[in-house]
Amino acid sequence: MTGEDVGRRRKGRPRGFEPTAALDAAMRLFWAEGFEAASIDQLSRATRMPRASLYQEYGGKAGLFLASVAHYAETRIAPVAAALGPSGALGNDLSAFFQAVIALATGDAATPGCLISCVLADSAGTNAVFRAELDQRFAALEARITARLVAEPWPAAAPDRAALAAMLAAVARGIMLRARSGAAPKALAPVADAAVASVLCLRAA
Amino acid sequence: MTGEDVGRRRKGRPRGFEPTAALDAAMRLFWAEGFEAASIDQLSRATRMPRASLYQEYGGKAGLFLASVAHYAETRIAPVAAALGPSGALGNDLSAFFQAVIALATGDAATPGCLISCVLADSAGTNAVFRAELDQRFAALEARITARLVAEPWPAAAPDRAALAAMLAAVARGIMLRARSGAAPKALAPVADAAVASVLCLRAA
DNA sequence: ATATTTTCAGAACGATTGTTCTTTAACTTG
DNA sequence: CAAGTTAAAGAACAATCGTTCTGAAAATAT
Repeated sequence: MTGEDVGRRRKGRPRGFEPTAALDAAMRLFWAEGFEAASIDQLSRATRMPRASLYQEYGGKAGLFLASVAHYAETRIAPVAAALGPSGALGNDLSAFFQAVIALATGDAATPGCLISCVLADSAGTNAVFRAELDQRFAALEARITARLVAEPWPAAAPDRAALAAMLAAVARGIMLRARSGAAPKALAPVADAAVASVLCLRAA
Repeated sequence: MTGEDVGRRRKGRPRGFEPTAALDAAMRLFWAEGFEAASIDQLSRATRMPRASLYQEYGGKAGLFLASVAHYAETRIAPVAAALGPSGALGNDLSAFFQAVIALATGDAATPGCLISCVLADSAGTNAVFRAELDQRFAALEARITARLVAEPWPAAAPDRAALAAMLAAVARGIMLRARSGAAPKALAPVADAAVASVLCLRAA
């Protein structure tokens, strides 16, 4: 009942590409170019996957894109969300979170902004599957922020925790968008600081 | 020195399309589909412009897209920015602004979100012209919000006015993105309310 | 060894892409 | 009316799109 003999080699010809590296390369290409602009030819070249294998593994361009988004969420977004803690004071945790957001969105000049907020959002306009995926990814981050906020004491007059979390998520996405336009980390840090300050003000009120 | 005889008919065969209506149709198609996914065929059909006229007037797809973005800024974003006033208390003006943002992003189910934040942002990944356009449009809104904020008294400890404006712009864009994922106006209103409340808290501190 | 299985490399597919060109239609001007 | 001018309609363009298919290559199993 082990399912697969992971240590044992498969029977046929071994694949000439490394699956995780291939997915990361596809992710970066989609991130840079957008879903429509990234062609199968480019993807096949960047991932070093033969086209046949690409269709075998992911069923097509849309499947590879969704897999890239999942890979992005696991390897890029999860660490950012992890910065929320709780591992210290609320202000510190939120600052660390936004710092990670800015680093993600500006870290590589070839991939400015966010794959989800800047690329998936575009294709979500008419594609129902992509729209559902976008909705789920957005909701997941908001839930994570909410979880951090409810671990905190709030005055009775403060806005709903979920609303505050959604606002913070909106700021994070606005920062990602601003990075897509070429904004530097130093220009984005004050935006994050203002958001943190305003939330701390509400908690102290 | 009048430039053009506006009342007088042009010399050759009259155009069979209405330029402003055509631009609005192109804008809506780009808004719904994205830049890459909207084809010249679709655009020509939606605008009722013959392809030859489309190339004559706008030089190509990119030119039509940039013209659509300008038309969008004038007809859709300008009224939203106008809601900022100043025409009343800060909280009222900001609420009116966000209400207009939500209405714009959710008003037509065929065009969820924002042409600039959800569509132009995608193509800005690799196209330098589009990226510069995005940067300029973002900066313009932030300047407009800053202008509203500086007309207000603030405590000395409050964040920089420009930073606050950029944060509010980020929230607005985050709301647009959330609308792209299918969020209803009722789900977005609390996000706006939280942003307004947090800024008012800072001013009262 | 042969058989079997899996992948690779690339040709091939029809469809569609953005763009240009050609011909015809519909006007104003002289 | 004829001449001149502008736009419409759509054919034509090479290029590229996403996808499928074919035959050879490289491994294990018997």
